[in-house]
Amino acid sequence: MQSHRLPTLEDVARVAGVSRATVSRVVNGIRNVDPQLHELVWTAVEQTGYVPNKMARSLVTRRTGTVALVVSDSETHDDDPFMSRFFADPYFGRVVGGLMSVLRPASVQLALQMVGADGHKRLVGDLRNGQADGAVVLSLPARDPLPGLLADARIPAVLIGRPADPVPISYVDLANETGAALAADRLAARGCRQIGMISGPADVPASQDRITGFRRATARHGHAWVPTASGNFTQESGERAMRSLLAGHPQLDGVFVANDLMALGALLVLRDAGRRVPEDVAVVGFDDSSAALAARPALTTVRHPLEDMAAEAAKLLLVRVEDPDARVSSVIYEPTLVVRQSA
Amino acid sequence: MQSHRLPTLEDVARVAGVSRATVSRVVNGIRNVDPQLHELVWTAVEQTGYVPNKMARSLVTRRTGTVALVVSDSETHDDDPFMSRFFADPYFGRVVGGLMSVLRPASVQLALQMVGADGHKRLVGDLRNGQADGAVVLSLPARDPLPGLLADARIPAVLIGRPADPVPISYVDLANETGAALAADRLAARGCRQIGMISGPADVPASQDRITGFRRATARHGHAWVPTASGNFTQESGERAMRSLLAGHPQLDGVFVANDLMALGALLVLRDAGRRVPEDVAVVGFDDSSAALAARPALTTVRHPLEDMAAEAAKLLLVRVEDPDARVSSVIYEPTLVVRQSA
DNA sequence: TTGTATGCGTTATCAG
DNA sequence: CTGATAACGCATACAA
Repeated sequence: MQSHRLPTLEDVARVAGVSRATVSRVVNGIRNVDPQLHELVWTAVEQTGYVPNKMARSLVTRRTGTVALVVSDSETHDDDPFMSRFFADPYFGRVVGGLMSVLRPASVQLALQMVGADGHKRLVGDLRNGQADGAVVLSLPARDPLPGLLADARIPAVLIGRPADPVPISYVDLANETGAALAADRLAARGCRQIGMISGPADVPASQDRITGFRRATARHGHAWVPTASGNFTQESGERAMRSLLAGHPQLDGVFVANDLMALGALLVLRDAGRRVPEDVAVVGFDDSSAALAARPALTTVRHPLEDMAAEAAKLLLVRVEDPDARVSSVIYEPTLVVRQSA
Repeated sequence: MQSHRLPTLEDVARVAGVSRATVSRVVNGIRNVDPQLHELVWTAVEQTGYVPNKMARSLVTRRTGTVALVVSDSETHDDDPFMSRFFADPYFGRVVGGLMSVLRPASVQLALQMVGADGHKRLVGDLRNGQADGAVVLSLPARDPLPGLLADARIPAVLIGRPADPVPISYVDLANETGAALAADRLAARGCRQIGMISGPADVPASQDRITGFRRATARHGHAWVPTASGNFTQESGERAMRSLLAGHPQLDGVFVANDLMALGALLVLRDAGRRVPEDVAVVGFDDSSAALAARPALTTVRHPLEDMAAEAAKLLLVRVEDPDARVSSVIYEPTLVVRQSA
C-alpha cells in the first residue's frame, strides 16, 4: 500500500498484466474481451480496490451521470427570505422523493442548484460544459427567463409546472383548472350558496389556472361572482385571507383554498370565528399534502400527484439526455378529489 | 461561432494573444500578472463567453466544490418503502435549507446521495476519488457502519445527529435529554399526575436520549414509572401509540410525544376519545416543526433548531475540507420549550 | 481480440 | 512576470 495515491487504470493494468485499454473495456462492460482476461482484470480490480475516477471519465465522455435540480427564484438572493419557507414546505421534499425514485435506480446523481436572477447566466454556462447532463427546473417566479435560456443553450431540461410563456422545453404539470373545477363541483354538490376562494399569487401560472378553473366551474353552477382573497401559499397568509374573506362576506358557507397549507390557516380562523366545518362552512383544499390529513377536520382536497409528476420529469429528462433531439413532450396529470371531513 | 465546441482556455489565450498559463492565472485571480494583460484577458473571456470546465479543473486540483448530503439507510433499498416517508417529513427540507444557507454563499454545490447498506463501499470509493470534497451524513438507522467507514477512509465528513457508537467524526446534535426534561418539567408544572410517553424507535440514539431524559426528569418529579408506547415518528404510528396508551391508562392526564408528527396523531386520537387538550390531558411534542403550529390545539413543543444545526454542520465540514487534519469537534445545541396551547 | 497513441481542459512546475 | 511543458485519469480511433 503506497501512501496516498489511489489506484488508477494504469495500476490495475500492471497488476493484471494487460494494457490500460483492456482494463477500461472490462470495467465499462464492453463485450469484445477474452473471458480469460476478463476474469483476470476483475480480480486485479478487486485486489487493488480500484474505482473509476468520474472526473477523468467525464472529461472525455462529456457525461457526468448527474442531473441538476435547479430551484429558480427570479429575485436576487440577498438573504434567504424565501428559502426557509420553500424548504419547509412539503412540496420540495415530495419533488425530491419523486425524482430520486427514478434517478437512483438509474444510478444518476442529483445536484441541488439554487439560483436567483443574478445566477442565470452562470448556471447556463456551467450546465453547458458539463456540470450536469441535464436539469429539472423548479421555477418559482412567474415569467422566469431561465427556461428560455436553457432552451436556447440546448441544455436537456424538464420543467415541473407549465412555464408562463411558451418555451420549447418539456414539462410535467397538473391540470390545475380541472382540479379547481373538482373543488367547485364538490362545494356546489354540498349545496353551498355563498362560495368564496382563497387563491395563490396572481402571477404564478398554476395559481392562475386554479383561479380560472374555479371561477369557470362556479359560474356553471350559477355563481356569477366569487369573492376572492389571495395569499402566498403559506399557512399564515391563508389565515389572513380567510379573515378578510369572512369580514367581507359573513354568510360564506363554502370556500376553496388553493393549497393545503393555506387551507390549514383558513381552518384555524374559521374555528376561532365560531364557524363549524363543514356544517357552517365547507372547505376544500388543494395538493393532498400530509397537512391535509393532519388537519382537523381532515381536509377534503384535490390530490396533486407530485411524486409521480417528479418521477415522470426525471424519466423525460433521462430520455432527453440520451437523445438531445428527442421530441419535446409534456405530460399533464389529472387531479382527483379526495373527500374527507372538511367538505 | 463554431458549431459545437465550447471555448477553452486555449481559445481565450489565442484571442488575448497570451499563453494558456496566463489566462489561467487571471481567471483564478492570481496576483502576479501585469494589469495590462489582466484587462486584455478579461475582455477576451467576455468576448468568447469562456467558462471554466470544472471537470478538467477538478481532475488536477482534486477539488470539486461539491459536498454530498448522504442519506444513509442501512437496509437495502429494494423499493422505496422509506423514501416517501422520509422526504415527506419536514425534517429533510429543514436540513437542506440549513445546509444551503451556508453552502450557497460559499459557492459549493450540494449533491444528494441516498445509500443503503449495499452501497456503503461504493459510496466511500466514489467519495475517496473526488466525487465530492466531503459529506454531511444523515444517518437514519441505529448502529450505522457508514460513519466508521468514512472515518477510516479519512473522508471529510460531519454527522447530523450523534452516532450510536463513538466514531472520530465531527457531529452536530441536540441535547435530546435536556429537551425531554423540559417537556417533563412542563407537564409536572401543570400538575399532571398520570404522565405517559410516546417514544420513537428504541434503537435510534436521538430517540433513546429523549426516553432516558424524560424518565429521569419525571422520576425527579416523583413519577417512578412512566407508561410508554413507541412509534416510528410518523403521524399514523403516533395515533396507534396514543390509542394503546389510552387503553392501558385511561386516567392519563399528560403525555410527552417524541416528535411533532406523532403528536399530531396523538391529538387526533385524544379528540376522538373525547379528551380535551390540554384540560383533560396535556400534550407536549418535540421538534417545533411546522406541524406544531398547524396542530389544533397548537402544540407546546421542544424546539429543535434543525436549520441552525445543519448550517453548523456545513460550516464544520467546510473547515474540515480546507484542513483535513482539523480537530474533530462537535457542537451540541440546547433545546428550548415553546409553549403554545396543548400544554 | 488487444495494444498504442492521442486528446479531453486545467493547473502546476520550472525555466526564461 | 510570462511561457512552454508535464501531469491529472480515462476513453477511444487506429493499428496490429
